[in-house]
Amino acid sequence: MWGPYYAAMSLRIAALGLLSEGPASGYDLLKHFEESMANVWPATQSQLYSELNKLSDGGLIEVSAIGPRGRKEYQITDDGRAELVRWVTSPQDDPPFRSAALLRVFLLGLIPAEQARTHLEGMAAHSDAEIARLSELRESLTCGRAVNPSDEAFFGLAALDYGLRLNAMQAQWARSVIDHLE
Amino acid sequence: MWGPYYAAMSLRIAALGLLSEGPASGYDLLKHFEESMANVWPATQSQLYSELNKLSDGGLIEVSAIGPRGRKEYQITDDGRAELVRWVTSPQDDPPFRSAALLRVFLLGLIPAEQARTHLEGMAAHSDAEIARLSELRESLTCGRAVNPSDEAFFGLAALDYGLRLNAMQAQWARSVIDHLE
DNA sequence: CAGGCCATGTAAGACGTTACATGATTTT
DNA sequence: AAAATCATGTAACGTCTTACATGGCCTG
Repeated sequence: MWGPYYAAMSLRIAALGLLSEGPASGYDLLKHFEESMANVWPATQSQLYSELNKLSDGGLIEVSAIGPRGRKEYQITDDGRAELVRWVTSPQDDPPFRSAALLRVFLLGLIPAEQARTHLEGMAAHSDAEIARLSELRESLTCGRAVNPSDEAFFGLAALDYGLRLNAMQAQWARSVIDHLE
Repeated sequence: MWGPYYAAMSLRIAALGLLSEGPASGYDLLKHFEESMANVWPATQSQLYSELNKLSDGGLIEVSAIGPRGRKEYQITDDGRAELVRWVTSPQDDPPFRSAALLRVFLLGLIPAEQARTHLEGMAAHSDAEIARLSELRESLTCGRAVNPSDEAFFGLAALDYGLRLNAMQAQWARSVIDHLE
């Protein structure tokens, strides 16, 4: 259906995933994006709108209502849900891991040691700030409640916890590299 | 020089970074890539060759020798080194963090709980395998030696250690999500 | 002289970023 | 009536993947 290219199609999937929770317009999705999936798969306004048109052309979503100001409300189709499940169960064709931050670490020998040290301190500080931001987000999402696996937000929070652990790891790592620098 | 677009340019940088260690051909770089930067910024043969031509056109590298079979050996220029340093000290315009694996976690509620559990076990197992692979790579790079900050390989090994910690974190995280699943 | 490795390249198309463009509706 | 917000779209361009193409050199 999508041709032989690009099994990944992650923004397509992110949009389908949000629509699987209920109908919404492109504008709605943009806002929902920011407080959820943008942390793991950011997208621009431009890209989202054109993706919605492609999804609609492909029959994975359809316009369910037209509102004021040309607002188009989309809903996911059965084909769309099938595609979502197919993607979720196909981790083997994810795009490869890439990290500009780690590439930079590789090249840190090119600048004076003191500057490299400052950069690593910046990485640690950035991670600390991310931990604060994500903790706040977590708090605002759970409101202190405990969350069960049956809860709709369960896996979103699991992803959030991944982010917390990732940043904790990164801060520790950066500080350990700094220690070895002396 | 590169126009207003795409401050990131990471493959360009990876190639420049390898060439900063000494002259090499595209073919050489491809092989060196696999055992070093491909872990943090993979690239295909096709992309690397065209990037070398662009770098050459831009004056950041130059052909230093022509060998048999049309082999072109490149070396980095002063402009190239300046660009490398500029990029290394500009972390602010890195491309944003993206993870298809985490996007999938977000959507794990779409499949039966037992299947989700199996997927998380697969993630943990994958991390264990990565740890084994990276440990082996580390061993083959250090040959048991201790590494000083003055060593050329120091930051490459720091990046490798990041990978080890990342996968350890991921395995722990996956198993903790599994625990909460019951 | 055949097979394997060395060595580079082109082309099509999907994905992502940036900038710009356009107009309707609601709020103050 | 002006300003803010809602709402969608186009165009140019850089990046990445996939597939295909081409030929020289070396070894058995």
